[in-house]
Amino acid sequence: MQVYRELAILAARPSQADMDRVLHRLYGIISARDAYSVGSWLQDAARAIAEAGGKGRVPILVGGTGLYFKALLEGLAPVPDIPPEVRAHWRAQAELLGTGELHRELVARDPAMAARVRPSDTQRVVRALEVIDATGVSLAEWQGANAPPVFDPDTVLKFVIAPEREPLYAAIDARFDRMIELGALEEVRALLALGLDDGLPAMRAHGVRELRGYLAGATSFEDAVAKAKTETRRYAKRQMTWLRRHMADWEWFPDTDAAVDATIARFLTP
RNA sequence: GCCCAGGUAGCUCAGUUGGUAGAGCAGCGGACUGAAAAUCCGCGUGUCGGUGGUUCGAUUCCGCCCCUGGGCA
Repeated sequence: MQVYRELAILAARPSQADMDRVLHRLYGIISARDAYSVGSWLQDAARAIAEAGGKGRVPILVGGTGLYFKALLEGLAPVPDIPPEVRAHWRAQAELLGTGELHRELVARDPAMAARVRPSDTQRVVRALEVIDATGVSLAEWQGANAPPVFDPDTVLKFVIAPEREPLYAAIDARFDRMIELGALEEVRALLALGLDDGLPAMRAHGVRELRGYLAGATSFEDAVAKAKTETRRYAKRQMTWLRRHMADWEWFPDTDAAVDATIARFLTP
């Protein structure tokens, strides 16, 4: 979400002051009109990492999206870009047919993927369909032949920052209040003025839908804020599930300060 | 002070003609390979306000007390 230009506040991008002090890359580089993806990010990140290395800099990758780190460290299936028409077609079919019918379509075209994707998981059913449709090869097969990671995973320090649940939720609530103070409502107004499709990723950033409801007079301000905070907490909970499963062997810290201290210590130690 | 209504899960409530209770939301656990701040799967977590009584058995019936809201004074 932090790549979308229009989402500075709601995506909690680094402040201008921070960006002035330290070189930041890939923040706010994409229009909310566009749909970014892990694949796009992997390319952009690989380039930024290579450039940093070329200048003798140490790149620090920060974020909360487990899948992106997984792609970076384990590689991604080399699926070619799917033509926009094909993607649009299957998304429209999903709306038209409903989840059950769409999955039956997948059973017919790609039984291997149909077997490992739940009929109710529309997003994955659509992805499987667009891949088999555009490439003629099952996504299962593509995923069996991962491209190598961008760099050797053993050369990086991997830190997880995972606060206790209670302070984490308190911080999330406080963070959203701060976003409001910074002008989140104006940001949503400006985003809505673009008249974008509701399905676009930027339109799904936490807080957008809720504040939009308030601006439209559908809910009270208090309800909108409470709902936005709840959505963010639920996301954090999902992140924790991912971290426990996929980043169990990383170094875990209860807060940012501890992680920063460890990072500094590591670079000062010969 | 009196009258009425109500105290059941974290919240809003349903329910039990007496056999220790269930919905929504919240919450918790899990899955995850190209829109991942997405998408999907699973799980009631409880001194039924307190205390006596009646009863084989009380959250349910009765008494008293406490609390909340409304009304009358």
